[in-house]
Amino acid sequence: MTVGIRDVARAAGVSTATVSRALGRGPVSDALREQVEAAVRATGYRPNLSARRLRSQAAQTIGLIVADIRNPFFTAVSRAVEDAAFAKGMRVILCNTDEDPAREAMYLRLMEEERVTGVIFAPTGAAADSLRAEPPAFPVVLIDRAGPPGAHDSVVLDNPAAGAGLVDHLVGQGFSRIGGLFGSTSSTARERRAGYEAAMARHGLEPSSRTVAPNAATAEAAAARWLAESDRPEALVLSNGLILMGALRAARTLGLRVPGDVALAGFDNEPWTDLVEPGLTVVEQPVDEIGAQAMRLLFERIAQPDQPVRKVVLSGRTVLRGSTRRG
Amino acid sequence: MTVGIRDVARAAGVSTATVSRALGRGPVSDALREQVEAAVRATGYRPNLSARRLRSQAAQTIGLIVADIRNPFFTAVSRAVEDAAFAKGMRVILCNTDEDPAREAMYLRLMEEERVTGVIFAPTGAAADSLRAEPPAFPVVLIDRAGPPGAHDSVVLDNPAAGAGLVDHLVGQGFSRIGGLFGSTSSTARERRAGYEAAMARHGLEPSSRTVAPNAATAEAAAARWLAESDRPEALVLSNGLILMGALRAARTLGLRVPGDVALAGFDNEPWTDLVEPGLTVVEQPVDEIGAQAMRLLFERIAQPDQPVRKVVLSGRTVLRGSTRRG
DNA sequence: AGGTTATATGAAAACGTTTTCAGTCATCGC
DNA sequence: GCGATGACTGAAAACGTTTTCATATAACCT
Repeated sequence: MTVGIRDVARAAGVSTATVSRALGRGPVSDALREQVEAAVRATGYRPNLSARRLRSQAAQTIGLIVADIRNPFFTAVSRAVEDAAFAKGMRVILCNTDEDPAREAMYLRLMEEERVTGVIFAPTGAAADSLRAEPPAFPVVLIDRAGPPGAHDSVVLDNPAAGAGLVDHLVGQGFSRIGGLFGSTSSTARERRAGYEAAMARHGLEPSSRTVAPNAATAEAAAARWLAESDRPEALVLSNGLILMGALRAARTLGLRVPGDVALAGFDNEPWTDLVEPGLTVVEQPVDEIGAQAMRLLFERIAQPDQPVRKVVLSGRTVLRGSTRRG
Repeated sequence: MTVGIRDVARAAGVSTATVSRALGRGPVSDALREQVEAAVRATGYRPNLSARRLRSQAAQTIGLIVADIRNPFFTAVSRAVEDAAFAKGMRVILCNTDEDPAREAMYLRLMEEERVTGVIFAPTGAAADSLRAEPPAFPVVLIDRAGPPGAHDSVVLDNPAAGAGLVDHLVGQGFSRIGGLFGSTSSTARERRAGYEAAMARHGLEPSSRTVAPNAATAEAAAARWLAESDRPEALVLSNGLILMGALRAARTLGLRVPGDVALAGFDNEPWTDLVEPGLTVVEQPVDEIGAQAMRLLFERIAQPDQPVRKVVLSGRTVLRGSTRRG
């Protein structure tokens, strides 16, 4: 029914081995190569990638495991990863974990069954630990969240510095009662919080931080509760784009002016953050470079499996806008 | 090196056939099934999906081909598709075409080589035509853009009605010089434009529409040019979320008030559209249902390959906000 | 010329499963 | 008590490639 390499070989009057070599890179005379190519066109042959992968033991596939593709940060990184992968002739399997350790474990098992070439992974804290305890059969590059050091290559933002930078900026603007609302599941949020708290201490200020599930809905609820308290903070540091959006929405709902009643500073320079009044101060992450560097680390790890673990730390760029302007 | 089904069979003291049956659904006695499961645990066996796919001739994979995952509409649809696919034990291969016919053709060929179970595809006009001319080996469900009727199952928005609805609303608000800025590559944009023009004609108004490459940057440039003209329109209909964003940005840059100087109405109820002053009037697409319906059509097509072609038309929901309020 | 090396090709093995096919054993109906 | 039926199980074939291995031919070197 379906045309296979034997049919092409018969049509070209050669062996299947020659067809295989002509299609890949193998020593084949120009004459035969042309015969084969003509036969391929004539028969409409399409190689069967499953068979190819099975025999050659090279899946040419990388797994990309993120929390939720709808988070614009992951959307952008995914696009960069996919471009790099397809450019190298590789497929990408994208998986959404919703920050659920059970789903993370399931997808990691799936990646083993696919015999993937490698995996790029933004793990929860739980997954990072178990990944360290029992390293999988394939190379892993962690993105966004590094977890405990030393186990896997990773590319992350300099989160403590970014968190501290936002505090410094706010303090410079004259704010002192600065709260922090951070995601509860990732090491990234923990690091940003650490940077926040260190900077507050450095300025002799009292840190006041809370954690929340990293999605816009619960963040909005938490922020609304906080901002309705009598001693609400003058400014809020928000640990990612979703939480920032939730906080802004809470402020709007409560009728609080930004930055008059409460200043906001967050992460992820999404396209809408400069369209919303008065513009949101954010730390921009180099999303394309995060994806590209992750692919680079992955391929270098594949080429040299025993080289020491590497951690690429990228700096964020603080984009100052109206939401943190004093007065 | 790597543990295969033969190792499991040896450890369990049974044949590979029995292991295969115990792991899948086959007639195996409870005693042997338990032996096999114990052996799987003991050996750490992971089935090789390439081998499984090759032998069983079932890839359990669907292709999802969209213009750009960074377009929030496609992001949301992708997530819905992936959830549905993984729930059915299928993998998803995501491809970004950037509206480039050459890349579309390349990815379609890739899908054939993967022997995918089916494909969900948002094609450009060019691809829709060639798809109709030479139908591929796998079932295809078109989303967002149906192309010429009759060739493939599809699930689309009622674009003419949505485009007309925005015009009706604007006219109801007292606007009459209403321009339209539409994407240049998709049938969707053409349909929305047709709805716009029909509605304008119905109201006895002069339509004035332009087309632009569907991305925020070029849309902003085109809108800025248009809004700088002396006889600029009082209101603008924008054919998708990216173009809407570009238009808003152009208005801001030119110092035009919305809706005072120019009213804006567009598509895609993205989270930021109600955060930006004065809130943007948009047609919300049922993104989750589009993804779910596409998967449903695909599976029903697989089950019954010869059933007549079906087209699911979903209604948009017009969300009225300040950007179209008169006065 | 004669042997050595390089190059191109084909036959067949191999990749790791699922599935066919044939068989074993127990149960059942009469 | 005996053929028929049914439920499990194992041996081996099959899926469609790539890769080894062996061979033939051509090219090269002394």
